[in-house]
Amino acid sequence: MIDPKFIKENKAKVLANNKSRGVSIDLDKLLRLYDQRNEQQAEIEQKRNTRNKNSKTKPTPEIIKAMKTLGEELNTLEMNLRVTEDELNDLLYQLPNMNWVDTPIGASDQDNKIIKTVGEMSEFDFMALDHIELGLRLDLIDVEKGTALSGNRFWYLKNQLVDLEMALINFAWKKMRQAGFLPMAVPHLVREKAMFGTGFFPAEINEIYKVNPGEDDLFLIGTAEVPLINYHADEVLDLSQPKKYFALTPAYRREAGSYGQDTKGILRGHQFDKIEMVIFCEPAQSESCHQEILSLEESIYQALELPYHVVNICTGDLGAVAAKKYDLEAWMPGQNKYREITSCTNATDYQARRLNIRYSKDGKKELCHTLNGTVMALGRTMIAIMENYQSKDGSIMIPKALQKYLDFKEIKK
RNA sequence: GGAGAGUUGGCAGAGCGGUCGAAUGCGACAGUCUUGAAAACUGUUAUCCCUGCAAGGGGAUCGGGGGUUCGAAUCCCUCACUCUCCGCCA
Repeated sequence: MIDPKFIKENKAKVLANNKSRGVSIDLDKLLRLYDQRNEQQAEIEQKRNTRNKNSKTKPTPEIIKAMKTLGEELNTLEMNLRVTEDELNDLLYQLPNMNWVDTPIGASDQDNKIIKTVGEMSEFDFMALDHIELGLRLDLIDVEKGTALSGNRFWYLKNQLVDLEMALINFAWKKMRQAGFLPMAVPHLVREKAMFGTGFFPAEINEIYKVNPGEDDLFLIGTAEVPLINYHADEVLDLSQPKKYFALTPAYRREAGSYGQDTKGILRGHQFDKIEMVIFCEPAQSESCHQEILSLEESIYQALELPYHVVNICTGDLGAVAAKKYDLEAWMPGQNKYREITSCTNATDYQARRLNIRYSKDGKKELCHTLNGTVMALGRTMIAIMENYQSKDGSIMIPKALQKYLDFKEIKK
């Protein structure tokens, strides 16, 4: 959420910002509602003052009569105020975050900027297979059974691929502990409030599973970011050191807008395991924290010796929450493409304002900045390993960094 | 799933329709005393919003929301959470 006061003082900036993100929100209407809200508020407070003054002791019958009328007026005014506030909040919730200074301006993912490339695209002197074929031949993935059980975009992972997932988790876990992040195990079902607070609602409401509508009204998390960021909701933090957490959870996603995309294999599913990290910090530190997250992600994929590049995501592709976002995309020979494997976001104070997460400095309380990043998307990392580490005989080598977590060095028939 | 009891300031805990943003105790902070400290004494001690250069003024907040009333921490409804008992359960 953006501070309405900021919008009032920087209307042109906000307008340009919205345009860069392909969002059109009626700012004049928003500001009109904001002024109207403040006027209505002032009128109500004035009338309440009168009432409070007359209610200190038992009033005379005449005053009671006058106060009764005043009370009715107040009721009407309060109702009007509520309507104004609802309309105002509706618009405020839709407003995306302000761009960071070096966020590339652009309309779609075509305009994302590749800022770094590490490693060489794997080349094979044989016909390289994709993870689906490899998974089938080595009995590692069963999509058909998953589909039969739960519908499309569900699958079973089997055998050494599951061992590999565990190894990846152990490997990443150790990295995160060494980097000073605190491990958390978190709820996977959350209230609507948590989804709004982290900015997933209203923008991505169609992407989220709702559980027992009308009864429990809980939502399945699409990322551990939601419970991790909400952990400090309504708190005043001591941020002399940034607070850093990570958690392993499944990510549940409806993939409502992606019919027909990536329908084969395990590239895009309704459920995948992911390790996620978040940082709470002072505003002055969020840029360096963002770099820290990015270099952690890079160090992980460098240790796995997977070729990747780093992308600075452009305004049109950012989503509502991010001021700036980097993606890591790994080279996937089977797809003949670089595909997203991690993503890290500087949300500045956008989530902190919605969730009222503050820190105190020199006796003053200010909104903090929040950041989040993928430590490891397990499914896609496994695809990258399968496709990059395949051999001519159809087996898959295990990256050196993972070998100490496994009792095999290759997956073969 | 069934029955009951709660939720008040940093903490403990009064208040049960008007002068209550809230007694009292503890804690914290400042001062007096002391070579220093402790003790004792004195004073200060919630948050948010609006307005103002400031001093100040106004409003809201006693778990959240709604209602009754001229007036709500206090009465009613509702939601959330906590606790006790019974049942079920990895």
